[in-house]
Amino acid sequence: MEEKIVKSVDRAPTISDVARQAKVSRATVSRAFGQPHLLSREMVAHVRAIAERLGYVPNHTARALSTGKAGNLALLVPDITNPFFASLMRGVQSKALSTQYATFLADSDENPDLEDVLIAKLAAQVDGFILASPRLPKKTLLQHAGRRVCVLINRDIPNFARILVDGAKSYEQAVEHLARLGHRAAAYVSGPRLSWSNGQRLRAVLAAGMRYGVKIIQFATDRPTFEAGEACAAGLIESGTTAVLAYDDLLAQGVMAGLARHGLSVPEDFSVVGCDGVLATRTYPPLTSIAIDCHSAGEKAVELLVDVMHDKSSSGKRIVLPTDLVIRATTAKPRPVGRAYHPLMPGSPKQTKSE
Amino acid sequence: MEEKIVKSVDRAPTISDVARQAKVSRATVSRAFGQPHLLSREMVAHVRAIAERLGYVPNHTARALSTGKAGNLALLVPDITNPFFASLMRGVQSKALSTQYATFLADSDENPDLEDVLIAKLAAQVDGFILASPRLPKKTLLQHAGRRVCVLINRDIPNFARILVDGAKSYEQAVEHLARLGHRAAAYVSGPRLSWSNGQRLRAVLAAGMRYGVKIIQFATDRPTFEAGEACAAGLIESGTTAVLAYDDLLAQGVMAGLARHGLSVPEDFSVVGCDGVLATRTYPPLTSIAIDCHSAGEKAVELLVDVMHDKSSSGKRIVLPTDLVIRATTAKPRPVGRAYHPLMPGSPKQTKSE
DNA sequence: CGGTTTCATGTAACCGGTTGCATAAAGGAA
DNA sequence: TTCCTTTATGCAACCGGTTACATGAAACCG
Repeated sequence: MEEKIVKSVDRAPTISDVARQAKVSRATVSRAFGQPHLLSREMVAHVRAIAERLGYVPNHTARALSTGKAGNLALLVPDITNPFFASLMRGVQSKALSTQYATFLADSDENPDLEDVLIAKLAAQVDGFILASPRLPKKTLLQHAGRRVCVLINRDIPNFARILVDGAKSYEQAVEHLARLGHRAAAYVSGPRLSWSNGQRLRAVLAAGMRYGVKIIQFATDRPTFEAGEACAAGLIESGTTAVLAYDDLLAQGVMAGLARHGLSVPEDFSVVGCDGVLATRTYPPLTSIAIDCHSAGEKAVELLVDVMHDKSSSGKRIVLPTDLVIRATTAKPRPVGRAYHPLMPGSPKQTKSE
Repeated sequence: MEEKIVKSVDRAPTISDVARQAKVSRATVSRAFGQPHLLSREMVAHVRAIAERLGYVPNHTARALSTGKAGNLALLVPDITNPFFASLMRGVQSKALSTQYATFLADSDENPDLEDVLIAKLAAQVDGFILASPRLPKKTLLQHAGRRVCVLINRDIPNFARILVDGAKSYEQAVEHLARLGHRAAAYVSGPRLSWSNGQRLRAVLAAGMRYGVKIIQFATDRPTFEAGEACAAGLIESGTTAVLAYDDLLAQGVMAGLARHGLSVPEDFSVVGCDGVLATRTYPPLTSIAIDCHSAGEKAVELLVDVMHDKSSSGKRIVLPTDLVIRATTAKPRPVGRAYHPLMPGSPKQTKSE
């Protein structure tokens, strides 16, 4: 005579539905999921069985409101189409998933204002932010950090929890590597002006150039994209350099294509070094590149974030990840002097070099 | 004598704080933001002024609980490192932002089980899903669709709202293009077995092959990655074909690198056609590819989703997006018969360059 | 001028969970 | 046996909003 499983078809079952069916209070149902140790073994089993039968799943939103914990985190990247950030995202998601967090992803398109808006919009729904290469001024970041826990990736601000990929040594090794091969002048194709990594890498290259007797010429780019790298080619050819160190793989790939378009081949006419390792095996020839374990960087960022949220004391923690110069096929001896092959005459038209 | 702005420093101000300061009810504050037309002009201004002064921002979570609308949507992709999906994500985000939605991103890593788990986890927090190339069986999708609105991208299931990128015509054109150049045998390097697009593209290629007298050989791949494309090279060389149509740009890029590694050049020795257009200008030579407007596909998906959520009647809507064969530099006449250049003897040992 | 609308605002229930406190039952010590 | 813990569960308030309904005042109308 008892009305068995009255599974309403239209509405998702709530904690009250389960409580009613199980003939217990809502609190008990709640505990069966959240604090099972407070209940007897049989009760937990009983409630869970009924819940399962009804297809009950605790309402995330309600729980968030009641506990004040959103159970979400947000990852902000400047450009999701850059494979570096795509890989990072995967690391973040996999760790977030195993830590019971869901992940918002926001792409700021390298735009600080958009970055600001996105953080504000998301703030109410997340317990913390992972800001990858944020372009916002320190002051603004501090404001946001006041409301929500923030972990930075590749931005070094005191008192912030942060993950830094330290490419300095590898860039120095790369310069040394080029010097040993006989290169005497190399170009650094730089990344975003506001990027901390770019500053670090540039400094390392300049210092190493000094030490190993390699003249360094800097090429500025608008954004670290394939196209920007490609656009550098003509200038590189005229620059008198024989090697290129790029801010990242995407730029390096662009540079290679640009050089090819001008009839130069790598590594015979130019040596090229990238960074991230994320495209290195996807070029022909395979790119000598400074490898970064992006996946692990993402995971570490989540770990750090969880850490800080759990125990404020570890905010301010600074985790440095190593990089690794992997020599592949885009670096070699420069052409013997005097036999250089330059399809583009230095000073040829287009370069309004009104001396 | 009145206690002015008592701004508590520790806690974010709530609707009650504003109500107290403004000496009105909480309902009025709520309306001042949600239904201002129900209040007098002055009241709206008054409440908003106080709110602003206090730094009040409506709590997204609370609103979500109370209204039953999460104000979020989720995008599920099988592989965020594939630039096609990265671009799609950007389209989704930009439209979502202008429609007041925040976006969860989840990467299923081509794994149906993970896809299922992710949907379940996110279901409570979103009003709808955009499932890009879902690999889940129809039955499972129907279950999810019963709980949450789902818009599919590149999966054609009746009664689902869906966006389909119809590449069939372009693939046929591509085959015709190759036939006109003189190719008599071409390979189709396929995408994921469970992918709707792959089925569609394969059928189109086969049909066109028949029509234009081009023999089609199919190459299966595990996943549409650069590496998978690269791995096809040896087989392609032995296959007796002179052209390749790939499922997407990533595979095409891999194929090109693989061919290069075997000493063949594109388009002299092999013609290559990709799809998506997302890497086409990033290869050397630039890839002949079937262009898809990924950004707009993402935007359209959000529009459709909002549409369906607003008015169930438009569920079942089927939006087809066109593609466009863009001929660049990887397709050309095949080498005259008899003068074919095959560095790899068919069936020769793997390059054991001993002695 | 009384009655009916219309408009602006307040009251209180509700969304679906969590949790501090109360209570009852069971176990243990004296 | 009695009293004190300990354990298992219920009660009810609370998280921060939204909204159906009630109320009172002003405007309109014949």
